[in-house]
Amino acid sequence: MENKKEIETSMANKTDSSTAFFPTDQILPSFNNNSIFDEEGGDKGSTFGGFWDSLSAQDYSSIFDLLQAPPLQPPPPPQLGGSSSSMVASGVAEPSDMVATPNSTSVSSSSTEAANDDQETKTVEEVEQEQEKTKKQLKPKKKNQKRPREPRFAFMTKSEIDHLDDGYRWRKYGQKAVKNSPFPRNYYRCTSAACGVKKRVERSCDDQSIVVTTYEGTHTHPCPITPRGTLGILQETATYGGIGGGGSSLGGGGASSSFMLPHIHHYQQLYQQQPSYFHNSAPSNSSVSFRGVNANSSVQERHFSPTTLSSLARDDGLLQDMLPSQILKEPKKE
DNA sequence: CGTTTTTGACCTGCGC
DNA sequence: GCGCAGGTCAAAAACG
Repeated sequence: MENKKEIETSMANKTDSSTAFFPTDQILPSFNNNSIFDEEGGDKGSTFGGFWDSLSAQDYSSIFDLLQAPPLQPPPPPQLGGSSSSMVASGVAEPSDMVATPNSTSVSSSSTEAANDDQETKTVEEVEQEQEKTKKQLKPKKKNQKRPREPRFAFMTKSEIDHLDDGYRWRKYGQKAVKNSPFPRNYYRCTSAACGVKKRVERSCDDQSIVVTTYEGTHTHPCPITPRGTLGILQETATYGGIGGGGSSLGGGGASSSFMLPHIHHYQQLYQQQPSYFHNSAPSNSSVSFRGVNANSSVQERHFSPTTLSSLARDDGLLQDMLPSQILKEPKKE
């Protein structure tokens, strides 16, 4: 057991990391057929079997649903700190892409009822509210275990650091050993009183350099902290969240064991506002890609090449915040 | 002293 | 119905 701590400690000292966003859920029906998230085959032995298993239970919608989320209820906005060196996103996480490719980054948006159908959402909410009432009546002490499914958003991060600093303050409330992984799964909850956002962090047993972070729910408050040396990012966050102020100091808490994830909503904004930025050039070495379904159920897939990202960053400046400098300077080849 | 982390126990859902 | 695994709670410890 001490090995884990040793690993984590040693990892915390490393700086090489890349963030991979990947679909926590099966975004497209067609993906069910051959995506890594296909748990229907019963192959629970996959690297993220349990992880995807839990996620696959969600209603699958695309990242674009999250893109349309209200300003004050954005998807969890990961922020890129300083230490990551490479990043690739592949919207549709395929095992080979995510795990085998060192620099793969996948974004996985799994918005659930809340982001899907309004009618269904209402129904579900009503039912769940009643369920909650019932449970409260039956078990006033142990709360409602079966909570309404919150929108989930998962990130695969190739990082040596477990706890990724996304700008929000999290309090760890649990840790569990993962069945098929030597690495435990950590459970975090947003420290904001009225915010019920949760976050799970686990490390891939297949590739211990990959950290899977799953956000559940949406923050109901602006980013409360000022990430270390990331004022610019914070401003972006504030812009997205509809707030203008910075925030109180994060203090040094956790500075040694966390780094900033890239702003996922930067991708979202880019995709929404600057679709032309996204080219279909998807180099094998390092790329960022999204895949999802828009309102018309048409497949949306975009790949980001380092070159594209670099130029984008120069043009827009957004990616400078969320992309590691190394990526912008030179595409990492491995 | 307030906040966060740790950790064992407990609860629930699901598969067999 | 039983057992397993995931998820959460909450008291104690650690930390700043």
